[in-house]
Amino acid sequence: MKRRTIKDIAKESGFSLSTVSLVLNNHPRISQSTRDRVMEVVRKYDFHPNSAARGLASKSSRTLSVVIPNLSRVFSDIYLGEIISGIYERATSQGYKILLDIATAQFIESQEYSKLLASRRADGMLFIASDIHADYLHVFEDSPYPFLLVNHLFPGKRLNYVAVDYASSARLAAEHLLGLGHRRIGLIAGTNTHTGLIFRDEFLRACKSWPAGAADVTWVDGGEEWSQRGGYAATAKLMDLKPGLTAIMAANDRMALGAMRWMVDHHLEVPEDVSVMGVDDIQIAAYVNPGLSTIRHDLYQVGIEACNRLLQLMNGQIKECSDLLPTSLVVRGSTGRVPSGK
Amino acid sequence: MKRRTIKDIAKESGFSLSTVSLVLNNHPRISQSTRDRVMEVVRKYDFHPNSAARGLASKSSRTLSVVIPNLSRVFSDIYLGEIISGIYERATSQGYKILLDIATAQFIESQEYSKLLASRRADGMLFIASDIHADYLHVFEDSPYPFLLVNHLFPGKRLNYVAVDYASSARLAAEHLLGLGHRRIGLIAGTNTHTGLIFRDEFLRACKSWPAGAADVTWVDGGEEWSQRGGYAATAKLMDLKPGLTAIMAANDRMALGAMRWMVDHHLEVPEDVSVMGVDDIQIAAYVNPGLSTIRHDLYQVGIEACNRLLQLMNGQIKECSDLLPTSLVVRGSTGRVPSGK
DNA sequence: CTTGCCTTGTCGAGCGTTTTACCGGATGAA
DNA sequence: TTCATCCGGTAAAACGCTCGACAAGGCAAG
Repeated sequence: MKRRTIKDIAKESGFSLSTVSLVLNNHPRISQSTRDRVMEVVRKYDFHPNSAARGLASKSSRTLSVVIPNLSRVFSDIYLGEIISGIYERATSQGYKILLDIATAQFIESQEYSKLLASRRADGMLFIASDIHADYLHVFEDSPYPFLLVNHLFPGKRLNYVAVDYASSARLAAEHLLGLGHRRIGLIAGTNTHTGLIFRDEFLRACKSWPAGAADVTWVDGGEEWSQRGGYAATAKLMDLKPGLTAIMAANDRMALGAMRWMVDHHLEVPEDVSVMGVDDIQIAAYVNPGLSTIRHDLYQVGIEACNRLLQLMNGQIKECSDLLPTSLVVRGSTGRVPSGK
Repeated sequence: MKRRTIKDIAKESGFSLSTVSLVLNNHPRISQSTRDRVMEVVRKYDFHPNSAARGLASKSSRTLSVVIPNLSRVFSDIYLGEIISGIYERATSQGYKILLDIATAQFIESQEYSKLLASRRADGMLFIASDIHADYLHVFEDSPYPFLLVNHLFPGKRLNYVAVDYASSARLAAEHLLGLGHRRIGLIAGTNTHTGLIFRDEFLRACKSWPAGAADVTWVDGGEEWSQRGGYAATAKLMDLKPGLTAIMAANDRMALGAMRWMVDHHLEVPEDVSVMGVDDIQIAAYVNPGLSTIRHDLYQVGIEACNRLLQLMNGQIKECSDLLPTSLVVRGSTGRVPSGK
C-alpha cells in the first residue's frame, strides 16, 4: 500500500507543496477558493499529514507527558482519574495529545523523564508521581524543559506546581472534629509525600491551638499506598496505642474506609462510638454506610489548572508557577458529637 | 540553547553519522571498541536522538494508542486501571510508549481513531471503549492498521479482540447462587456492551436449565455507567417489581455495591435476607461489609495479553485474534443459603 | 601472488513536512 | 506613468535520523 503524502495532494490539486501545507495549517495567507480546492482532494483521499515529519520540521510534538505513581492498582484511586480527566480535557482542547507513563523503578533508573523531553517526544511534563524521595527531580530546577508537579510540591526545590491547599484542608478537618467535641483523636497520616506531611503538621498544630482546649492527637503512618488495607492496619495500631480515641482522621478517603471497616470488624459503631473522617471526597464516600465525612478536593480542577499552567510555561507566558487550590468540608454520617461520658 | 544532534556526536567521536546511528540502535555490525568510544561522547553530552526524526526515517513511532471509555469518573473503576497497567507493562518492555485517549463525542466525531493511525502518530490501537453503538469501528474491519478490542467484542464484525470469558463467568455465578438454593433472583445487567449482553443471556440460560429446578430471574438494566448509583437505582426497581427476591446478581462489583447499599438503607441484612453478588473482584470488594462474593476477572492479564496480541498483529506474526481468558468464583460473606421459609 | 570472502565502517539518498525568502501581478497614490 | 505596497502563491532549504549499497582492509586458501 503506497502511503499518500502532501506531494500527492499537491500534484492532484495543481498547487505547490507549500500551498498544501499552508492550507493544512489554516494559514491566513491562502485564499478561500484555493483552500477549498485543496481540501477537496484532501478529503477525497482521507489524507492525514505524517506527524513525525511535522514534528521534525516544526520542532514540536504537540504531546504532553503525564507521569503517574507506581502504586499497585494505582488507577483504582479516583484521585488519579479525576486529575487525568482534567488534564485530558484541557490538553485536547489545545490540540495536544497525552503520553502516559508510570513512575516505575525502571522509569526512574533509566531517566526516562529526561529522555522524553530531550528526545522531544513530549513538549512538556506533568508529574503526578512525586514522593519525598524523588530527589532526581532536581534536574528540572532551572531546566529548559517545561515541567510541573501536579498536586504535589517540593519544599526546598524550585519546581513548578499546582496543588490543593492541604494545610487549609487540615484546618477544616480539625475544626470540624474539634467543634464536635473530640479531644482524643487518632490521625492516620500519609508521610511519603510532602503534601501528606503538610497535612499532618497543620492538623497537629490546629488541634494544639484550639481555643476551647487543645486536643490530644496520636498519629501513625498509613503506609506507602494510602490504601484501605493501610488504613485498616493503622487503625488497629491506633486503637491499641490509645484505646480511648473518639475520632479517627485519615489523610485520604481510602484509608478512612479501611478504618471504618476495622470498626465494623470490632463491633464499634460509627459515629456513635468513634467518628471517622477522610480527605478527597471520592465517589464511593457517599455510598458507604454511614456516608463518609470528608474534605472535598476538586481534583478535576487541579488537572485543568495544571495543564493550563504547563501550557503557559511552554509558550513563555509565565516563568514559574506555585498555585494552591481551595478545599471544602463535606459532612456525612461518619462523624458525630463526641460520645457523652467520654 | 543549541540542540545537539547525531552529527555533533559523530564529529566529536571521530566516526561517521551512520556509525553513531548504528551504535544508538545497537546494531551488531559495530565493534565493541567503536561502540564504547561513541557511547562515551553520547553520555558526556547526555544525548538523546530526536524521536520525530527517528520516526520519520524509520516509519514507526514506537507508540501504541490506548482508547478508554468516556464515563464520568472513568478511572475510579479499577476495571480500567488493571487493564492499563497490564498494557503499560508489556508495551514498555518492548520499547513502546502509550498514547492515551478518551472516547469522547469529539474524539469519535472527528474520527481521531483513524487520524491517529493514518498520521502514524501511533503504530497500533488498543480500544477499551467499545459499546454496542460503536458502529464506526467498522472502518477497522480489513483495515491495514493494527487494531484490537480489549475486553470487548463485536459479534458480526471482523474485529480482533482479547476478552474475559463472560459466558463462563455467568455460568459460574449462576451455579453458585442456584447451588445455595436461590430460585428468585434479580439480575442487574449491563446492556450497553456486547459482553454485558452475553453475560445476561448466559446467566438467564443457566438459570432456566438448572437440573435441580429452574430459577425465576427478573432482570433490569443497571445504567450506562455500571456505577454504584446505577446499581442502587436498579435494586430499588427490582425490589419493587419482585418483592420476594432472595438474591441480587449484578454485572459488576460497583453495581453490586450499590445494591448492598440499598439493602442497608432499607434495613435488609446481607446475606441473611438477600444475597448479593458482583463480577470483577475489584479491590474494595474485600473491604466492604460483608465482603462481596464475586467472579474474579484478571484484567491485568487481559491488558498483558491484549498488548501481546497487538504487537503480534503489528509484526505480522498473526493475522487475527479472538482470545477468551478464564475466570473464577470468589466466595465472601455477601452470599449465603436461601433464607428458610422463602 | 591472486582471488574471494568476511568484518567493520562510511556514503548518501531518502523520510514528509514546515517555513523563510522570494516573485509576479494587481492596485493605488503621487 | 511610475513606484511602492499588498496579495496569493511557490521554490527550496532545512529538520535529524535510518538503512541499503558500497568500500577498505585483513586473512585464508589455492
